[in-house]
Amino acid sequence: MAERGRPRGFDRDLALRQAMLTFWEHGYESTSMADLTAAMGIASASIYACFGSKEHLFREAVELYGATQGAEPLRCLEASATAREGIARALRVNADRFADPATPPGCMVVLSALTGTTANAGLRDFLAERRALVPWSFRRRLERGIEEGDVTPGTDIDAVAAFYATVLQGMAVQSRDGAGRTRLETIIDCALAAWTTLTSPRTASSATAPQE
Amino acid sequence: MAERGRPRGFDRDLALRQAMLTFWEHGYESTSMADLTAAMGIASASIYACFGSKEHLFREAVELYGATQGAEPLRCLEASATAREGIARALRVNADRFADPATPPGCMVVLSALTGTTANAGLRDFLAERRALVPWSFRRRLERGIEEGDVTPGTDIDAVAAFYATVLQGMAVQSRDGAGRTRLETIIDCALAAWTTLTSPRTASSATAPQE
DNA sequence: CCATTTCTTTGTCGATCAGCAAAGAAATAG
DNA sequence: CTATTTCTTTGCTGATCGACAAAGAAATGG
Repeated sequence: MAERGRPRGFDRDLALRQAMLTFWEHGYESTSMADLTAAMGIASASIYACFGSKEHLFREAVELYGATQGAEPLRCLEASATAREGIARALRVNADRFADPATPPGCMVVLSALTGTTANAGLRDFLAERRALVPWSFRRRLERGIEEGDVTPGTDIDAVAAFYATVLQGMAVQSRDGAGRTRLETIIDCALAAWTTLTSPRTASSATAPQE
Repeated sequence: MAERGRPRGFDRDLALRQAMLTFWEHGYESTSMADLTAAMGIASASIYACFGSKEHLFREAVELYGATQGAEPLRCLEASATAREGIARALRVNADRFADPATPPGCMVVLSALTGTTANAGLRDFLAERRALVPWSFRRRLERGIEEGDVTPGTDIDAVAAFYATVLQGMAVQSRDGAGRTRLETIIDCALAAWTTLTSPRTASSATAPQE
């Protein structure tokens, strides 16, 4: 059996990983085909033959990012005994990844296409959908926490999920601005300081809004 | 006296404002000179004669953004009676601006150049410095709060300032993902729910870290 | 061996990029 | 009026953009 024709002269997975790192570092639109050929070590024609287009390559790179960087935080979220510990661990694992000197700082899904030309609006929507998975998974974990008794019923879980997702996105920006692991950990500690209040019977808005 | 030579045929302030809106919407690198000539209503040669270069124009646009969008939050921060109210109001005013349908969503300083080519690293540093002013002003307000007695002495004001700045940056991303004013308000409420704990005698890290 | 298939190399495509030179237009100074 | 100054319009520059066509190279099938 085997493969017909001339075999591929490069490692597809490795080349994709190099492309991911380049997109992660410079963003989608600011990464040129010349950048990619240099990073991947192959000619542009090989990229088109193997990945279809720059946009196709980017989408595959995002999926690789999700599979490699996103899996562990999600696992922690689900495996932890309580919703609080799950979200806390997910944030801390992400902090480790964001500040890992072996990879570009921050989160690729957050940083690589927040702005751009109207021609690439579809790509930005694609990334926005990926970003929406975070508060969605947080929310689901909180629901489970209510069922299992570690989260107070009546908690505004939509608000809590959106809040911690927002902190995570802010951490991605902080990483780009030079924040290291310990700095991000401190920020997470601050965010977790809200937990008890947020999961008390009264909702977050009714508890704080009247004061100002 | 008056001016010598042919007078300028366009309103410089208005043209700059149009440029600001375009950069704000699409980011620095993704805004082409063609986009700018269309938005500003003048030819590229006029832009170069009046603003020097695309980068110069962008820097001026950022300063206009700071003067128009950044002044009010800063004023609220300083004018409020307590540090808590000051930071809360600064966040809420920013939420209003981020979600204002009359301007692009989110914060120009956060969104317009988080990634890019190595050639524009200087511009990104410029924006990073502007971003650093936010936690810096929060920190100064917290210091004043300690002096005036509305913030508990011993509070880790660096951590608290970094935390609320991070939430603000996350809100900028949330705006891009479609979050409206009320959604942002809810997130602010959640962030403020941490205040009492964060300004209690024990530091944030010592209060929460041992639990996980 | 030869035919077929698949990948790589080389070269190049038209479009667009930021930027500017030169000429024309509109004001003031004398 | 003419001379000078300044801005606008027009048209262009070399570089770079993403993308691909054509030819050469390396494998399998028969």
